[in-house]
Amino acid sequence: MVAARTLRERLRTEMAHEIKAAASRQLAEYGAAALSLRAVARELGLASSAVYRYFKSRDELLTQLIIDAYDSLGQAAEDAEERLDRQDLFGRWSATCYAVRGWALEHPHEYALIYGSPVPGYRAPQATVGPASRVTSLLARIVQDGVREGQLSLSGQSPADARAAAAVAPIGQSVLFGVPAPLVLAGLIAWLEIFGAVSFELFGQLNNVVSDQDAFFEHVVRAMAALLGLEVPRGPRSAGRRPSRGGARTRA
Amino acid sequence: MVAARTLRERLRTEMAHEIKAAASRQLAEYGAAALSLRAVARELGLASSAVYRYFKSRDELLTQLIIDAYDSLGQAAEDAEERLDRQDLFGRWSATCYAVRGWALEHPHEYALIYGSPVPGYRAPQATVGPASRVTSLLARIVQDGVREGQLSLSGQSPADARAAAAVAPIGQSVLFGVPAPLVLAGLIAWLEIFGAVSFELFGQLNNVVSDQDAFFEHVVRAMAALLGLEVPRGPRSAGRRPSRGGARTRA
DNA sequence: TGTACATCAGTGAACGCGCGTTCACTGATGTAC
DNA sequence: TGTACATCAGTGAACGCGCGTTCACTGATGTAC
Repeated sequence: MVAARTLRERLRTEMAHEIKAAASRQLAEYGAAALSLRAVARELGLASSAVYRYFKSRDELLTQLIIDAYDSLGQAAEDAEERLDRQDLFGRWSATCYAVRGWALEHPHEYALIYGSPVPGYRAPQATVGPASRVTSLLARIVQDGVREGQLSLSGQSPADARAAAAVAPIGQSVLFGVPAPLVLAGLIAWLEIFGAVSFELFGQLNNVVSDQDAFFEHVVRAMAALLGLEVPRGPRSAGRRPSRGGARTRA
Repeated sequence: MVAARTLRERLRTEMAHEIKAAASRQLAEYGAAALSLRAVARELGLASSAVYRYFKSRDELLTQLIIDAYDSLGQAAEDAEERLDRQDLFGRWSATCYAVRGWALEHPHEYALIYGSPVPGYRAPQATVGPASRVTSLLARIVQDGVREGQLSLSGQSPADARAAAAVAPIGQSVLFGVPAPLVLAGLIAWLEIFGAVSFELFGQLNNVVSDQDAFFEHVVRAMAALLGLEVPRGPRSAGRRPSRGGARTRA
């Protein structure tokens, strides 16, 4: 009877997954604002009302998709970062950045869902904040490790003035705890830069500006690593690049 | 008869303006995806069909709003930048950045319309590219002026490797013509950083991260000015700050 | 193992809604003589 | 200045559409004895 009960429950879980998968496909094709319960049901050959057995409302489905997107991105970044030697801070930093961009290029609408303009009429519930911070935490840990092991040189960085240091206290006291204020500020700047670069590339703002997005992004990653005080290797390629399936190939 | 004809035409122009104004108000309240011709007509006490005397379709109205938004932002930035001494590159840079952020905070949905995730199902026509480049051109001119007058010091910047330099050729050969490659790259990084910071602030990504957005943004502006090689004044305040109506007041 | 009952996934019709767009019309404004 | 005609802004009804959500229902799956 345990097995029997699990059968029904397993079917239920599977169906919920299929609904989310179909919704995700719709998201990829038409964007978040156009996500429709009826269209999802149609794609699965269900009555539109059937979806309500699994999700209380369209908003709840959206919330699930947002959580899944954060988790998918977080997982991709963690997988890429994990493979590198803990001592190789530059490699870890680069791998994470490339993983973020790679994931974003593969899942543009999901990226837009979580890092683009907010979906009108939708308010993200508390449940999204955990998954939302996975990438941020990952990047933060690299900086923390660098500080703890004395690898991060702050030379050349002026001490932050008091106002700026105070302004970033929330993050400085959570995931960047123990990191000196100037480095917290540098970390934030680097973080904004990476996501700014990915967003602008994805949203088309770099058309007619940058012709080789791969090369430009690599430059940005290296420049930000330098800004953080990481030791940046000379050569154009390094361990940790091209984490998984990549976009355009670059010359050997 | 010229006067008479102009009367009808003047009314027509006025009405078109009123429609755009109403649409803009809707945009500000509900976002671009929810913009509805019928709602606009309703607000003006018109039959929904009347709007078609002025705009061929919803998309055409959207296009106009996008152009207007770019122009409004461009105008705000130009007005702020214009007031400063041509020699004061840091002041001009800062004023432009603050103007962008100030405008974005005042017009969040219009900012999202032009710098957020693309509106699903809408393709921006050619007519938008001119207005779209006003701010970019403004920032580019500051860099060009700095180069021409020898004010921009590149000291401490490593020469860009060839791939990265080639990657940014499109912008390097247009609005940044005559600027050395390393500075072109630095300019792009600074540009991405500023818009990344504004976007993340607006889209709520800095909640629980930064507590004093004004102070943090000021830091970002100064850091990017330094990255560009601009001479950054010591004091926390400087000419060119708080260009017009600002957000939160800061301590005197 | 067999029967009686409870659970619950999925149905299909219906609700009320707002949307973009078209079209034949009316009446006021503008033009030509 | 006055009349006959042309232009065109705005009307209101209608088109066909898709949406989110509710509800009473059916039948298959699971449970207890």
